[in-house]
Order: sequence, then C-alpha cells, then structure tokens
Amino acid sequence: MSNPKVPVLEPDAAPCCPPITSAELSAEDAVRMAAMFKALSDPVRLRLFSRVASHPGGEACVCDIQDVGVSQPTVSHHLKKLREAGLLTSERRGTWVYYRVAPSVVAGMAALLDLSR
Amino acid sequence: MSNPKVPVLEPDAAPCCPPITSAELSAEDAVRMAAMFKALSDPVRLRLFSRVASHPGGEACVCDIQDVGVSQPTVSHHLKKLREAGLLTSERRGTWVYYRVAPSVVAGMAALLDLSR
DNA sequence: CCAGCACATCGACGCTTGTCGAATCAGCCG
DNA sequence: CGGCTGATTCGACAAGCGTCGATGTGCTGG
Repeated sequence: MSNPKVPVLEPDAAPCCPPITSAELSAEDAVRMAAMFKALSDPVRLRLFSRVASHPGGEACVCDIQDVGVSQPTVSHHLKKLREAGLLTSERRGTWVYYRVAPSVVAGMAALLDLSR
Repeated sequence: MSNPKVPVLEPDAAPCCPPITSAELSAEDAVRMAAMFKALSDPVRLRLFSRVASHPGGEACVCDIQDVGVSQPTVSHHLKKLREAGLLTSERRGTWVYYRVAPSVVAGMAALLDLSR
C-alpha cells in the first residue's frame, strides 16, 4: 500500500494497540497485527524465531539455527518472512548473516494479548 | 481433570511454554503454538476475536460482531477456526450463540512472547 | 404446524503458501 | 585468480486457505 518494501513496522516502537480487552481493533490495525501473527503461524518459522530469541547474546547466525528439518533455501525463505514482518533483523558480518529479534515489535504483540489489564 | 465450563483462571496456565527467550521450542510445541498464532493470522479473525475480547461482559453474540465486511457464512467459518484453536468458546442460549475468549490459552501466547523475563 | 430468524455446513473457485532443486550472489583463503 | 562455503533468489508445483451462494439445522412465536 503505502510503502512496498518497508516491513509492517518501523523501529519506532509505536506499540500499535492497547490490550485487546480494552477496545476492538480497527480494520487497519487488524491487518497490521494479523501480518505479525501470520509470521509466527508456521511451525518452522516459530522454531527459527525461538532459536534466535533464546540464543546466547541475542543473535544467531543462520548456520547455527538452520537444522530444523527443511532444506536450507526454505530456511532462508522463512527468515525472510520474519524479517519482512518486522520480527527479526539481519546483519551480514563477513561470511555469515546474523539474526536478532526486534524487541519492541514482539512486545507489542504480547501487550495486545495481555488480558489482565 | 476435565472441568467443562468452569470459568477458571487457573494454574492451568502451564499449558505450554516458558518465555521464548529462555529456551527454544521443541518441534511439538512449535506445532501447537503455531496453530494458535495461525488462528489470529487473518485480519477478519483478529477483528472478530478483538470484538469478543473487548465486549462488555466478556462475551458476544454472533449477531453483535458479524459486521466485519464479509458474508455471514464466512464469519461462521472464522469463528469455527478460532474455536478449534482453543482461543474462543461458544455456547448456545436460545436463538443466539455466544462466544467468549479462553483466558488461559491467550495468556499462554502472551507469556511466550514476553521478552522481559 | 408453519413462517421466520440466527447460525452452521456444504461445495466450488481462485489465490496464497510451503517446499524443493537449481542457479546465483557474497566473502574468504590457498 | 579460482575454488570453497554460507546464504539468498528463482521457478515450479501441490496443498491449504478465504471467500461466496446455496442449503441445512435449531429455536421462537404466531
């Protein structure tokens, strides 16, 4: 729509939405948030995300996490999806590419699901 | 162990997983959690879920939330998906069917995404 | 008992998505 | 340079998903 190559969210940590119990989502917010949930809606992607998130130092090289039972191009494909959704960021350092989670974006999803507010 | 319709907010909150930063998900847990995220990965479903969650009294009749821009069978289809994922429960009372959120399940998803632990 | 409302199911149709092998790009080192 | 390893992109294909109209089911009221 507005911008074809920028992912769903920007770094500016705008938490999108209050807890889902306090008010219903607008159609636009629903589209944005659904895109993030969609990024985590595949078991392989969720495992990759989990491996990055739980990796010591907060980042992981592709070579460290790619053993999830699918081919290496498929891993790359899924990491791209997570990147495009704004949940992961990547950085090339020499031969390797390192991924880390985008904390604010994930925190926004968690806040949305927090029913105790 | 089966407590059919008690609106518990129980230690049943051990359904799946610790925060995703503490350890990587197993393949089985990834499948289970991915199914829940998938249920929220469609904008229409997310809006329906949002409307139920934010409805006064914690429950909503289909007729109150079905105006989300798609046909009535499609709404029914999406509510079924949310039910099958365990995120919503339904109960028929007379002519109407009321939906409400399953708090422990949603709390489990939120806890998984809680990066600050 | 029948008309009507609320909701669910069915069958069909496009579009999207996950997956793979092959090819390509990007650094490193001998 | 030339080969090697790590990672992404490409093209293709089957399966899955969202959507609809038509139809079915359950309940209420006349």
